[in-house]
Amino acid sequence: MNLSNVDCNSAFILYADCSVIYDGRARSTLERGRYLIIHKSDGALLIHNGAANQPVNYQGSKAKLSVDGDLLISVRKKERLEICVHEVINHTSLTSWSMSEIVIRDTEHDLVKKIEQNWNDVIKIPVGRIEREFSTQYGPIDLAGISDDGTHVIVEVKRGKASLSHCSQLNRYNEHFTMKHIKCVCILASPQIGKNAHNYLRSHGYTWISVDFDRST
Amino acid sequence: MNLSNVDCNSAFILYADCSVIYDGRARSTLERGRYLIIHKSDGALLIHNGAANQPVNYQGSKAKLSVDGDLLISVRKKERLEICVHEVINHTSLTSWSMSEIVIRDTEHDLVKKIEQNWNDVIKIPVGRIEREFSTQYGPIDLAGISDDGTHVIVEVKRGKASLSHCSQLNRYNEHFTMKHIKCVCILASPQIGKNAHNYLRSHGYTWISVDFDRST
DNA sequence: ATTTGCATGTCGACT
DNA sequence: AGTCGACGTGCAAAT
Repeated sequence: MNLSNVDCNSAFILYADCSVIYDGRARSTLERGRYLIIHKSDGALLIHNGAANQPVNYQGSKAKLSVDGDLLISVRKKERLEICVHEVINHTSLTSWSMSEIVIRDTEHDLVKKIEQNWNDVIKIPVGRIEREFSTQYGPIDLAGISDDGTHVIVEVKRGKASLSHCSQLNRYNEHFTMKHIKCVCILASPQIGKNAHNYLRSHGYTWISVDFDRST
Repeated sequence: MNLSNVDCNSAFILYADCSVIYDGRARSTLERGRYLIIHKSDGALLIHNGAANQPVNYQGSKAKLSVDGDLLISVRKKERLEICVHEVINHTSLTSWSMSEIVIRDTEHDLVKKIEQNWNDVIKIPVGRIEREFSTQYGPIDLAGISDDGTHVIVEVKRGKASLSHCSQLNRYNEHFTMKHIKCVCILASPQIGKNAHNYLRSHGYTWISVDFDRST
């Protein structure tokens, strides 16, 4: 049982005694041992050790796989990954592998819609109209309420716990309005927020509003 | 061939016709099809479809796996994942699975050390002393050179291409010094930088310096 | 146990 | 191809 049975264009898994070297965005070596190698028909290549979620080595889709003696070589743009296979313990070809994706609910987008529809209850600042994905020089803002006097109430929404980097994002948006001499109220809305993040908001005069999904159904 | 052979405490892969539901940080369903199920002895569970790098569904380590009829159930804190297995196509137990991690070089940390050691050549602003992981209210700065007159030359280092969010990070650090009325020169050092990011830096009076690893060896 | 920021992040959407 | 932000991000290190 060796690599001559491997079809580089189709999907398979290989449980093998092997070692790996990688050169690309960084450089790495993986010492010899038993690892699970997964190859998908789109070129994606994953090398898993026996713990944790993440692969120890990998190549993204559109990588090209080839066999050279006891070497499996995967090349993608400027990235090169070489697996030296000492012994194949299991080699299974995966036929009719489904490409389906999960259908997901309770996303950030859902939360944005919920806030938009319950603006007065949640934000508590009446506005003339509400825009989603409000465009600025520094990227789109999730929600912007525009009152008749021109004041913009901008809301950045996070589906999980908000942290400092999300506050910075809000700050960037605020700069956009400061630059244009437009009055602007900044709000971060999320189910949770980190302590430092909350302090940052307060020190800048921004507001955090607690929001969450309806988890009943 | 059914789930009665499955050992919930050890590592195995299962290629199966199945469907998945998840409830936890969000909620999702995965329609029936053939997927690759990977279970590791630390409890990690991965469900891969036939494309791309990421699993369609997963549970992190320390999840507890159990079998109930044709259901594989993985529970972790407030997260629950159920796989309804219609048919097992392949079931392989993975013995002596290595836990080794990759040894990596050319990380951000390496780049920080290189800049520190070649400060005058790279940064070109002489300083009295250099501190790594310079602590501020808004997080630690990769490198801070402190000149005798008190001016701080702060350097945020990125190992890849710098983008807007990294500039915001630099801006946050700058606010720390502005607040304390300390003169401060802000530098972003990276092998590459995005166009918008570069514009942002310029408009704030910050500087980008191109740095890279020695890729000779 | 919680918080923070890095990552060979990956991935999708848009220019 | 490049840029940007979301993610059930995962993950380790610091607090």
